[in-house]
Amino acid sequence: MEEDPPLTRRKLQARETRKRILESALSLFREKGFDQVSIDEITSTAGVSKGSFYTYFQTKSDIIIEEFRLIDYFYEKKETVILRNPDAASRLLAFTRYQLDYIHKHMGFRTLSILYINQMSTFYDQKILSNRERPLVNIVSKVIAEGQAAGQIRPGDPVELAEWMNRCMRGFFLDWAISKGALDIRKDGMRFFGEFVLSALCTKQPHA
Amino acid sequence: MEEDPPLTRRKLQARETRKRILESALSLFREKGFDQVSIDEITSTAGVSKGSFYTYFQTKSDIIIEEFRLIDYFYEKKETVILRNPDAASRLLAFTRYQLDYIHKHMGFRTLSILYINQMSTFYDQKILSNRERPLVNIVSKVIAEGQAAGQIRPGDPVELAEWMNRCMRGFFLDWAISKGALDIRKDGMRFFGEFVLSALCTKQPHA
DNA sequence: CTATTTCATTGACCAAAGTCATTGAACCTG
DNA sequence: CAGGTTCAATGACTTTGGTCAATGAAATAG
Repeated sequence: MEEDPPLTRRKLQARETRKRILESALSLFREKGFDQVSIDEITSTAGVSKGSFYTYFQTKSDIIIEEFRLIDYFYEKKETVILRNPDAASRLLAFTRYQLDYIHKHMGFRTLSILYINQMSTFYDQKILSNRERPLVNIVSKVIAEGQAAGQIRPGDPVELAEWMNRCMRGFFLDWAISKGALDIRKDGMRFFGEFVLSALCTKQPHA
Repeated sequence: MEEDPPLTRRKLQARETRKRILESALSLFREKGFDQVSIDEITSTAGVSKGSFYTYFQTKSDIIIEEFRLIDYFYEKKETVILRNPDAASRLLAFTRYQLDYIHKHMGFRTLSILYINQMSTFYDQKILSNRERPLVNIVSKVIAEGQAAGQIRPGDPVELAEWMNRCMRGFFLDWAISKGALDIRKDGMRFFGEFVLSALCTKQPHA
């Protein structure tokens, strides 16, 4: 996975510079909010020039992307707990609850907005969302595949079904971001998933 | 609906100014693309000052919002054709096909991106999307309600179900925007809707 | 050890979004 | 119609994101 790094003094210095920019930025964002922090402020706090910022990041919101990647570790960590549930439906419900809790606790709608805006604007993709390699897709498609074997989930390519499910949730997150957090991410999110999305996946309707 | 307008000469002049800005902007966007047009260019083409732009619009993308509203007329116009279909499922499929065709033909993913970005950024809402008064919701919830009466659609508040359905499609549009149009909006969109979203609405599973 | 190349770093510079005090014509009021 | 008020319109100004030619220390070659 990791390339062997010929760590010259220069490379070490570069890594350090990048780290200082990242940490100054995150600290300032937490303190004053994304929009209230300019790139000049970030770089002067970090003690580097403005040009250096652009050596390591394409744009201010790339910093947010960096943070966002952490959610994937969280998913991986939760996999075993999720699999402790007896059937596919309750596993997917558990997965979604963890997801909503994490986003509620560690991100907020403003961060999510920045993420989506970044992904729609940037052309040098960084395909963060909708990347089939993510745990988000792996875990869900695994649960779906097992559920199909047990006759609990409708037939179809598990990876495609996982993407469709996640896509629906992205629709919810988008609505949440547009509503400026007026939706209750956990309550409304669980209701949308449990009452609606899940029934597109299960062979037996919970309703009816 | 309409307030009686005391059309003084001043108001007429103001309306004219606004219209000139709008038309210059749209014409320039079509010619060169949204990102390639500056506000200075818009106002100098319109023959007004920069300050005037901000009298009538909050930001450049507000112009796009203005255009976007037209889709609601389109929906209204298509209502009767949609209702000619025999059952709820085929009505919703027809609705979605019209929607995808319209967006394919008249908008494109770049415009949609601008719309979503605008809606996530602006705070003086303009709740364009997820507004329960839109034909988008009216037509769909009407079809759903009738479908429920005929036993074709699962029980539940028709307006809520309509919002959930539209939310899923917004998830698709978001994915489409993020993929920079790599998804085939009509083929992939119909497949996602017909194979997945619709089965969350129907009492009888098309699959299984 | 010297010459040459690489590349992280710099900050002046540019472009464009967005602000706001000022202006004066149009509007109201008595 | 005179005096006062409103408000559309202005454009100079500020802010900020983003660029890029120049620099020089570190790496490498000879």
